[in-house]
Amino acid sequence: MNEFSYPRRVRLLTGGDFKQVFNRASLKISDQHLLILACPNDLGHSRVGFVFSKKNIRLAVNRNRVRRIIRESFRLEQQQLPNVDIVILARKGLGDMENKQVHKLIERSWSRLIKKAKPKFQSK
RNA sequence: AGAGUUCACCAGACAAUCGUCGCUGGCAUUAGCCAGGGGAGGAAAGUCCGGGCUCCAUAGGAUAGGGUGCCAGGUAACGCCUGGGGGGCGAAAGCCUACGGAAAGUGCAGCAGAGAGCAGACCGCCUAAGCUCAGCAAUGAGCCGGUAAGGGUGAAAGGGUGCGGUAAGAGCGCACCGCGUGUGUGGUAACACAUCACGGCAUGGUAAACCCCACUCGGAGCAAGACCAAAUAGGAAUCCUUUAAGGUGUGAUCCGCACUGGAUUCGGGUAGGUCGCUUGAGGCCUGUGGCGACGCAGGUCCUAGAUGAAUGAUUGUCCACGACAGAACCCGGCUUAUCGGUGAGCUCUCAUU
Repeated sequence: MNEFSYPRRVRLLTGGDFKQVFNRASLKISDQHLLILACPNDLGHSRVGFVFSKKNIRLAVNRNRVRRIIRESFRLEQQQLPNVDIVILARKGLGDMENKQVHKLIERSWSRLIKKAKPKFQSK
C-alpha cells in the first residue's frame, strides 16, 4: 500500500466510531471556523471522519468542496499524525472560505495536533 | 444594421502528478496488487403536483375531507403539454388569463352621497289635473304633488344615441346599436354568425366568502420492503377474563376483511452486512401518421450508483477569465437561481439596390 493512499480503513465508518471519539475526546483543536476532536486508538494508524451539518455550511457544493480539501490534506499528512481517531466538525463560515485559505487552515491545525499529542503518547 | 419576440442548444479547454467509487480482465484467493475503461445538473435545488415501485387485503362500500374547473386532444398520469374558443395588453411578431354557476339559498361591501338593490328628490326642472287665496280676467302665490333629462357624490347611480312625446320628464312610443330568450346555420365542442322571431330591458358586484354543479383522489413511504448473522426471543412477578367482547393490522371515521386471551411492572438488546440499486413510460438515427403535443415501425447504443457517503486536489499553458449550483429508489412536469455564449424562425424600423 502506498503511503499517500486513502482506503476505507483510515476512515471512521460507523456511528459507534464517532460516538467513541465524542465521548472520550482527549485532544481538542479549536479554531474560529473549525473544531477537531481526537482520541487515541490502537490500530497503528490514524483515522478521520467529518461532521459537516447543513446548519453550518448551507450549500451542498461547499460541504463537498471543503471536505475534499481537508481529506486531501489528511491523505498527504497522515504519516506524520499520531495514532488517533479524528473527527472534524465545521463551524459557521467554513463554507465561505477560499480553497487556499482552507489549505492553510488545515495544515496549521495538523501541526497543532501533532504538537499537542506528542507529550501524551510519548510512551508509544 | 438596430430594436423586439419565440424556440432549441452549450455550461471553460488541454496536459501532467497524486488520490477516490463502481465495472471488466489478469495475478492472488483473507484483507491486496496491476492494467483498461467509466464516474453529477440544466436546474442534480424547492419538495409544489403526477405516476412507477414496495408494504398494508386483490383497496371493496359509506361518510367526512382535499384537488381540479372554457372546449377538444396527447399521455402511465397530472394542477403538465398541444391545438382551438372567449377576454385583456401591444404598432406587429407575440404575450397574459382559477375563464363553470350570482333569475337554489345565505353572507359581505370603508368613505362620500338624497339614494348602493323589491332604488333614490339634495340642488335643479315642472305646476297640466285637484284644492286655497288674490284678481274682472290673463295670471300670480301657496298646498297637494310630478319628474331620473341636467348638476353634485362615488370604483359602481338600474342600457346608449337620436327623434317623437310631455306641464316637465320617463322604453312612454319609434329607429339604430347593445342585451336576453328562442330558432336557424357553421363547428366534435367551447363558441361564432344571422335581411329571422319574441321581450322594452324584468338579470349590479363578490363564489382564490360559504355554497351549488361536474369530474377526480384509499394510506404510508427506499429509514418502503426482502434476506443473512445475531436478535424481537426466551424469562420473572402481579392482576383480570373465560368464547364473546376487547386488542392489533388500519390509515380521518364507520362498515367490511385478516390475525389474536389481555393488562401492568421488572430485566435484556440493535441503530452490522447483502439485496432493493439502476435497462428505463431510456437515448440517438431513419421512415411513417398527425396542424401539433405525440403515436407507430425498423435499426443502433448502454451512458454514475455512493451508503459517515466516490466524481477531487495541486501545477502548467491558453482564452471569451468561468454564473447558479452536487445524484441518494426511478421517471414526467411545474417553480425558483443563473456569468456568458451559439444557432434558427418571426415582427418592426432604418439604409442600399
